[in-house]
Amino acid sequence: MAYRRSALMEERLADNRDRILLAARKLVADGGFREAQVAAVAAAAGLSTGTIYRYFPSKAELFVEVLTRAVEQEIQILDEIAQRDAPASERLGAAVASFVRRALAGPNLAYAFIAEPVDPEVEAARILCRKQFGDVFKTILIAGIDSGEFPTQDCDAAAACIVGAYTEALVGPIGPATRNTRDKARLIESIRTFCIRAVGG
Amino acid sequence: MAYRRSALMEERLADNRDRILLAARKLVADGGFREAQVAAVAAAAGLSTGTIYRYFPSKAELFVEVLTRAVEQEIQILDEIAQRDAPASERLGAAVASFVRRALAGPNLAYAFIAEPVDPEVEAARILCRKQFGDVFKTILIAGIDSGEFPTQDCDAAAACIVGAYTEALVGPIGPATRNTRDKARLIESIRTFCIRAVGG
DNA sequence: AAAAAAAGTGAACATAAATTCACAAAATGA
DNA sequence: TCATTTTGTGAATTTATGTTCACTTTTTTT
Repeated sequence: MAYRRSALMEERLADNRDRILLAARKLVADGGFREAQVAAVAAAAGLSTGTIYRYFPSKAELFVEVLTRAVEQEIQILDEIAQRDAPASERLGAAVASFVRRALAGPNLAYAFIAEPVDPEVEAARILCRKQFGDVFKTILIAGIDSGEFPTQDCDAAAACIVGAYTEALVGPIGPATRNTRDKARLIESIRTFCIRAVGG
Repeated sequence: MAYRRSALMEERLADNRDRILLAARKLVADGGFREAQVAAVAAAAGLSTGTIYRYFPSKAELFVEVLTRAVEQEIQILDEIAQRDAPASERLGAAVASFVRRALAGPNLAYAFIAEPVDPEVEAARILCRKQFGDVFKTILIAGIDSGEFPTQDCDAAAACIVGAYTEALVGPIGPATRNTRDKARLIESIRTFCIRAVGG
């Protein structure tokens, strides 16, 4: 008779898969991609290295999924902000501030995912992700130009600039030196102002 | 009697060192750090791999020098622009445009230097370089605020944002798809406008 | 020209990390 | 419980490169 997975088994497998993704994510958040070797992920997930390959065909595919999962979440939040019923400049500022706030909140992987380098497969995925972020801002920009709130401009370039601006401004602060709450708030405000002004809002 | 290098020999050694640096730079420009292995550098320089280690203690140190050399050149150009006798917003725009123009002319090198991943030693050097770029813009910003041309703002954050903005806006265009001259000119203009507006100029 | 020192060589070595695989353990169905 | 299938294991394998070193060639000095 054929082997049939029980519901319980099915669940445990899904659980393992999830644990692997979560462990990988945590490793990246803590030490960047550099320290997230397959063996380390396995150990963190409480599994053996071989087992990882029962769930993912390669390290690259595992990390592509780690990346896209995290970014999906982030994009969802930003999309919600972008669709609010408010002036474009307000939505733009809120979206930027929202991202930056989370990035500054502890050892978030936002930066590692957006800026840290990896092997070509993951790199390709990352470029797509950055584009996704850009698209959120592009949407807001187009709306703002339509409503006359912003001057006409190259929305693709401006969107990329916005993503780059807040990303780079986070590089320093995200590093070793942890800032206090007031400093963080000030930084968020500075970046927000920069981005809104930049598009003529 | 002790061995003394002749002037000719001295020159040849210096020449070799230079050839190694140039070969390494070219390899990075063509295929990124990924394809710039020590053996490849040696071959491109017309030397053996072992010889590389007579001139540089490690691959990392070689590439740190490749990086800093290229950046020094770039910084010099930007510094000259920053010190011109002109309105701050004009200097800011000129500096940004100057960088972007060159990056678009030699795409891969720019990408490799700006965005491509490397080992920690080189990464550390790159972060310092980005800071150097930021400092150029910070200088301009401070001058602009002093003269009342720009509103008061967080110059560190704004400088980082500027560097990030034009960098990110270059990542896409720098990729496989090469743009025509008109597109490039338009992109440069878009980025320039973005950055000037961003600081309230 | 011979001896001594330095520079050049590239195959061999070291290392690190991804991937595989023969086997063990666990789950399923009869 | 036994046979079958799936899942888990981790040591061994593979691969890719940085680095070394015993040896050769070149340069310098006497």
